[in-house]
Amino acid sequence: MISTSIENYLKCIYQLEEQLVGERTDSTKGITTGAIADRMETQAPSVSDMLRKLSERGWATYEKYQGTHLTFEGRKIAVDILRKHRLWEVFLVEKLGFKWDEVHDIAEQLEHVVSEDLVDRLDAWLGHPQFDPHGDPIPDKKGVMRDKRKKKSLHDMQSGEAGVLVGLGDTSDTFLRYLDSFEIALGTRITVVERFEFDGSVRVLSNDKDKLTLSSQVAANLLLITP
Amino acid sequence: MISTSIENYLKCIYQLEEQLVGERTDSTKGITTGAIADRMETQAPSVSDMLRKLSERGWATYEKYQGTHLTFEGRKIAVDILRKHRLWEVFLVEKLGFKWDEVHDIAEQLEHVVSEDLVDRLDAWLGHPQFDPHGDPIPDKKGVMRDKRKKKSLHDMQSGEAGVLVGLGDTSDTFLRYLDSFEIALGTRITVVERFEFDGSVRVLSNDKDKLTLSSQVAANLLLITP
DNA sequence: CAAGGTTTTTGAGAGAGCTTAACTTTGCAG
DNA sequence: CTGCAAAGTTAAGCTCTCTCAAAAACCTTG
Repeated sequence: MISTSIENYLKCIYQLEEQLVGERTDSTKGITTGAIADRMETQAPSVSDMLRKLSERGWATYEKYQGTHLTFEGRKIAVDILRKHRLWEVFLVEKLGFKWDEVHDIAEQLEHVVSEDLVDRLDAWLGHPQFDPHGDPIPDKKGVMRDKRKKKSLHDMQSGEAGVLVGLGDTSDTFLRYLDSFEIALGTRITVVERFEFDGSVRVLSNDKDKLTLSSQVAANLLLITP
Repeated sequence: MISTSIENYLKCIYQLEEQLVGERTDSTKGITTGAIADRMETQAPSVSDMLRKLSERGWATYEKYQGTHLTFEGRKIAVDILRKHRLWEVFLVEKLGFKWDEVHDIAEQLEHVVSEDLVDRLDAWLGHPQFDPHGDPIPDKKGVMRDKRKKKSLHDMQSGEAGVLVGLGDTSDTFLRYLDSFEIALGTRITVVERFEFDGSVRVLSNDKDKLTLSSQVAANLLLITP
C-alpha cells in the first residue's frame, strides 16, 4: 500500500526533475531536500525522513547531502499519479464545467483514489485526452507522454514571430486568473509585435486583434507552437 | 478539518442507527461499541477512543458503557458523506458503465473528497438523482432524504401479492452478484407464488415469467413497492 | 584554505489511529 | 441476588508523518 504522502513526494520529485530538464542541468546533485520542502510546504526534516524511506522502498536513489533521483519504479508511480490528476482535471472542466483555475485542489484529492479500472474507464469515457486543461500532457496507460509538440516560450520569440498558445510553464491559480484577465487561453494566437530591452516585457497581438504588453515573467511562462 | 477516519465512524454510526429504526428499538442503549467495531472491522478499543473524540467534538453523545448516538451536527456530517457516496455511485454506474456490485469500494474513496462545489455540480450534472444504483435514497443538499416510497420486504408479503423491487436491505457485493445470477434487478416485478413454512423460503415469479425460489434471507433483503 | 553562512541531517517528541493485553462494568442465568 | 461470561474501557505500545532544536556537512568567499 502506497500512502497519499508517499505519492505526493514522488509526484513532487518527478516534477522537479522535469523542470530541470528544461534548464541547463548540472544534475550530478539530485533534487535537493530544500527544493522538495519548499514545493511541498513542509520542513526539511520531513523530507530527509521520506527520502530515506523512498530509497529503502526502491523508488528513489538517495545519498545523504547529495539530493535524490527517482528510480524507474518511482517514476512509474509518479507518472501514474500525474495521469490520474490530469484526467480528473479534464473531467472537472469538460464535464462539470469548472474553470481551469478551479480544478487543481480537487484533482489533488482525486488523484489518490485507487482503482486501475476507474482510471481506464475515465480515460476511455473522456476520449483518451492527450492534454489537460492547462495544456499539460497526459501520459497513456503505460506511462508514455505522447506530447510531440515542440514548444517555444514567448520569451524566446522574435519580433514578428507568431504562434498558438498550447502550454504553460506555471499553472498556479493566480497565473491562470491573470491570463483570464488578458483573455488569453489555450489556443490563443499570439504575435510578437515588439520586445523591450528595459524590463524584458513583450508587446503582442492576441488573436490578431488585442494589443497587450506582457511582463517578462508572463512571457516566459507562455509556451507556443510556431509554424 | 475532519479526518477520513472520523467521517467513516460517523457514517457507520448513522447507518447502524438507521437500521435500528427498522427494527423494534429499545434505543435507550445507543449504538454499541461492539456493533461499530464489527461493521468497521476494527477493534473495540479503537472505537472507545473514537467515541470519546466524537463526543468531545460534539458529534455524538457518549457515556461509558451506554453506547452512542449521533448529535444533530454529527448526523449532518454523516448524511453529507452518504450523499457524496451515493452520487459517486450513480456517476460510476451511469456514466462509466460500472456494474452495481463494483462501485462500493471506489465510492468509499470518492466520498471523502472535499469540495462543496464539486458535489453540487456533480449532483446537478447527474440530474439530481434521488436513488443510487442499489435503490438507496440520496439526500438533497440540505440533508433531507426525499424517499417517500413505502417499501415492504418480500419476507412480509402474502401469496399472490406482487410488487416492484426498489430497494435492498443488504448491498454487499456478494448479495448483489447473487441477485444478478437470478436476473433480479431494481425494477424487477416480483409476484409471490407460494411461501414455505419449512425454511421461510418463497417461490416467486419474476417479471411474470421466471419461477424462482428465494431463501428467507434473500426475501428479507428485497424491498418492494406494492400497488 | 579556512571561516562563516547555508543546507541537511539527527534527535526528540507530538498527535492520530491502530493493536494486544489487562482490567472493569454490565447484565443475564441460575 | 449472586456469580460469571460477555462487552467495554484503560493502558501500553506501534507506525506514520509531522514539527522544532541542535548538530553536522557542505560550499562560498575573502
